[in-house]
Amino acid sequence: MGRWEPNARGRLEEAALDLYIERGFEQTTVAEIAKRAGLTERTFFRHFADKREVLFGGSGELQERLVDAVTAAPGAATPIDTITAALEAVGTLFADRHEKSQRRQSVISANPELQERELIKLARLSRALADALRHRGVPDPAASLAAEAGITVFRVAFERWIAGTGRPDLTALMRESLDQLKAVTAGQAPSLTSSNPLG
Amino acid sequence: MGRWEPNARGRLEEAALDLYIERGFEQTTVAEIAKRAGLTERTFFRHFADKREVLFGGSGELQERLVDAVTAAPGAATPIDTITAALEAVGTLFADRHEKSQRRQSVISANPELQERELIKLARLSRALADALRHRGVPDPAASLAAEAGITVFRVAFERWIAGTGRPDLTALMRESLDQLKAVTAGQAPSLTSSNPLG
DNA sequence: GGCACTGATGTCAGTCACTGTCACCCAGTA
DNA sequence: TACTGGGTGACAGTGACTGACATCAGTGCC
Repeated sequence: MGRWEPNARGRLEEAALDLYIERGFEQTTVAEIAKRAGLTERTFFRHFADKREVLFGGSGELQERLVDAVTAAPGAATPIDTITAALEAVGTLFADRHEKSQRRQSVISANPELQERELIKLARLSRALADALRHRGVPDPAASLAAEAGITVFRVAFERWIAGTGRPDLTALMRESLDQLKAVTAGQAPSLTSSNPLG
Repeated sequence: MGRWEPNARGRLEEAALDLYIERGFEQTTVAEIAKRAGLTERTFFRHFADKREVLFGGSGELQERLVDAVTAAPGAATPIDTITAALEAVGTLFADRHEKSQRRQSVISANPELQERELIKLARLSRALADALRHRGVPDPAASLAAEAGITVFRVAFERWIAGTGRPDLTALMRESLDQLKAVTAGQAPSLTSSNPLG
């Protein structure tokens, strides 16, 4: 046994999410989070750069998986095929976290400050993807645009996955969104033929 | 004549940009900005919601122009054509502000907090564009994806416009980026045939 | 066993972004 | 003249975040 209770970081993450849901993000102080986790405010800031970051600890893993998949794609694959492979690779990452993702997203949706943090995380994902594509020899601006397209598809599909009940299939939603994006940029008039929960 | 020097808001914007460039964003206090503008800290926060917002006063005008252009597009235009028309409509908005845009962007590029704010402004632009498309009868997710595509094109082109010297043509850069995005999503292998300042 | 050394945590004082409240003063208007 | 409204100043907070130093169990080394 260590000198302190183990997993201080995890306890802080859990306490923060619970309190953000109970009272709202702005109405929760860092001192309260630390107290619920059995720690001090100072220790919170040793584990997380700021009050928002405690909700975004998982973004590193997502980025790693995406970049690895881009690197592992066949050399002959086009940029959009490479991005597609990367999306497939992370489709299962959230499979058993649907409820927690919904809780977390409900907090983010209620707070512009948290949305800002989420957006910059996605932007960093996009940059990492673009870097990986450039490393494969894809020139700019094709690399940036393909990466942006991939993140857009991920985000649109993720929103629909969160909005769904039961256990929706994130991978299938990403495939649908990608097809829709291809259709839109090809200049097609929009259709309602694909499944669309909002009608 | 009024009771005070006129244009308090504009003086605060100018003082803030100057100080952010001179000392950096984090090293500048709101009290310093207010003092340089001949006002008090409290008055700064009556004009701007926070220390970052003072750099983003112009985003409202941009959004208005984009949405108006979408609304004014011919009824038969496809979503991507509508977005193209909107981008054309704002191409001239920055024509005579190249140097100031560069100064402002240099500050934003140096500060993640400011990048967060910029990203959420762009996200709001995207949402407004999507709303305008839906108002024209474009269903989801085509409306969201077309709007995202448009904002991506704007951002990529704007970055290149900022990086350029002399008086680069923002409209031309947007046309190029749009063509590249179409090519990428159509699955084409990337080419180097279009002008590309980064080689 | 003793001892230095490490690393996660606690304690405390401090800065600064941001807010609520009230007073002030000039403008327009009846 | 009286009255009202809006932009401002003054001032006292709250809370996020930081720097510096103390504490003390574990670890390895003699």
